[in-house]
Amino acid sequence: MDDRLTGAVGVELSLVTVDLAIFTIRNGELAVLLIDRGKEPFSGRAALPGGRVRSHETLGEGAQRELQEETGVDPGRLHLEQLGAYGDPGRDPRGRVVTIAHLALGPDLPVPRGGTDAAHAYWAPVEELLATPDALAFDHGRIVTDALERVRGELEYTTVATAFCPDVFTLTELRHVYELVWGLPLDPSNFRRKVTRADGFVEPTGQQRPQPAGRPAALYRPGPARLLSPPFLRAAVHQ
Amino acid sequence: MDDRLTGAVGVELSLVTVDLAIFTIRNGELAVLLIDRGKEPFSGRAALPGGRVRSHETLGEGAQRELQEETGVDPGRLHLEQLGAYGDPGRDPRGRVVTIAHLALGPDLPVPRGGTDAAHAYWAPVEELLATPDALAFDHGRIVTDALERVRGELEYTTVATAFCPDVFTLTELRHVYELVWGLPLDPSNFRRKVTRADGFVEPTGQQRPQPAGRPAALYRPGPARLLSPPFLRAAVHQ
DNA sequence: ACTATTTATGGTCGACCTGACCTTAACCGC
DNA sequence: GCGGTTAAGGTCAGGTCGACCATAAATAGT
Repeated sequence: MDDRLTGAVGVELSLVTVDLAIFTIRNGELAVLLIDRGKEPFSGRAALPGGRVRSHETLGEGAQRELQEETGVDPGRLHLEQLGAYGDPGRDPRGRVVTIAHLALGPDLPVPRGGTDAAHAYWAPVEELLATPDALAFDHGRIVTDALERVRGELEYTTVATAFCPDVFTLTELRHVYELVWGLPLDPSNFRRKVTRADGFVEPTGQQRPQPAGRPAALYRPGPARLLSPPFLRAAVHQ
Repeated sequence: MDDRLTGAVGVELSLVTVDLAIFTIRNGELAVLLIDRGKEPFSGRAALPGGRVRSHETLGEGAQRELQEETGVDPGRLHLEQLGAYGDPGRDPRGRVVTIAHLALGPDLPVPRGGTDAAHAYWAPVEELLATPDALAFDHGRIVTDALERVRGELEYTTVATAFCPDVFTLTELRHVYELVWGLPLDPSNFRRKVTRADGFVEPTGQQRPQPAGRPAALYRPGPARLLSPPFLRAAVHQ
């Protein structure tokens, strides 16, 4: 960092925004929150929710505010982290706009209310989106791709999978998170063994949940650990 | 992303910079490149090299240009990746400045030449820096901390450790990279077994290097793999 | 030339973890 | 009670890991 700001107004200044890739699991699918843009550029195209960072707030606070505005959900219950900055010169036809993309994970969230500036917000299945990466405005297709790759990796080394689950959950529900995000089946028995062995991943509540059919499942809540030791490796250890 | 840029000039616009945490290994220590600031704010304090992103270049290109300007080294030989955005409102007393921090790794680099705007550039041992986190200007202490944590994690799951080594290197040199970055000793024999087992991590050149004393060491070059499978876990697997 | 020293490289062994698979437990509807 | 269904626990061979020991190949000293 160097150089002085004074006297450079109008030159090499950028609009800084935050964009949100909000993932949840709905109807057995991984879904991301999109809005239909009502203004140019990319009017009518789908895009990630987001907006300007205000002058008094940090980047994380801006992301949290947008998250609240778009989903109406208490941000304290969602996992939110910075994904990275996207600032290619041509990404916005109006001029230099640098966006700080964030990644949010939450349990099956309500259908978003009509937010302040988001005319039509809805959940879109991620799988379809990946097949048509240019369906989104700006470089939001790449942001979604990067966000998904980040989540897939974090499931291996962290305990964020519980962010997709409600307050209490069964180990089968937690396994479904892994299976959906990774897109591959896991052995229920081995999964259970690793989850319960890993220190601080989940804690038993002592309660059970009756099933539509079959033995009732024990309920768990998230444990204090944030890092997973030992990690869950998804595949290809033995090439 | 929404809202229009036009008409908002002067309001909620930010200066966007790139800052670089450039790590190398010198004299058996992990070192980071610092400059002594000659201007306000933080005049006389040490800071990370960096500068404005120009209007025509991407964030990565800006980081690469600054890297070239500060070190004078061919950027193609260095590992460069984005670390994250830092934009707290108070991080720069002149006003809103959002910096996109980047992380660069390289083999024992030359003492930097007197760059364009970097009066005094020098290598500082990271260990001392971590003890005095407020020694650096802006929030650069936190950036260095985050960058080191990123490197420590990446050594587990990627092959970037070879970025600290010259074109050809011995396995002992590669092990020293891990030991220095992680700050703990590794068993030479077990390390060798894991490195040579991991597919595409290193390739033997068939040549040897004489030692000051002892058996000469075989020389290797970086392999094509970027991800490490299976990963190197540094500790605490068995709690 | 021989020996001690130093460093690189390779081997061994028990403990642990993993994946594949099987068995038992607990609930439902009929 | 019986079969169906899902949860939960057990078994076992093979792989991996860390700790440790053994060998190889060079140098320096006597």
